[in-house]
Amino acid sequence: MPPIFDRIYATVARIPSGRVATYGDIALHLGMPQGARTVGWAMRKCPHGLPWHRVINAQGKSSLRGEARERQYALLAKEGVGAGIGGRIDLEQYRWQEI
DNA sequence: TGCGTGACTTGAC
DNA sequence: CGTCAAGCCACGC
Repeated sequence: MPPIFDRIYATVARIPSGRVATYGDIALHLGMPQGARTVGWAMRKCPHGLPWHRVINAQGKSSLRGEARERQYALLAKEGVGAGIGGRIDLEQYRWQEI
């Protein structure tokens, strides 16, 4: 059984282009309904090659600050994921369903 | 072994 | 719809 970190990274790596997942979704998928913070904590490391930009919070917004935040929205926009008013992404439309 | 910390979440006001 | 507070998890020191 690999560390929780690896399982989180493996799940993030499976998120298809043009789709997004929330920290809570990933945590739930790994069997930790209340482990959203752990997912965020793990994402701090952000291993190279991981689609980190496809992970957002339950509010449909980026949890990053400063330039990293803008960078995330830019990458998502390039994949067709548009942010609405207030930089909010429509989870109903872009949420990764096959998780 | 114990405590602080963070890219969270949800329910009240 | 914005802000606040409390709950929850794993890791590092």
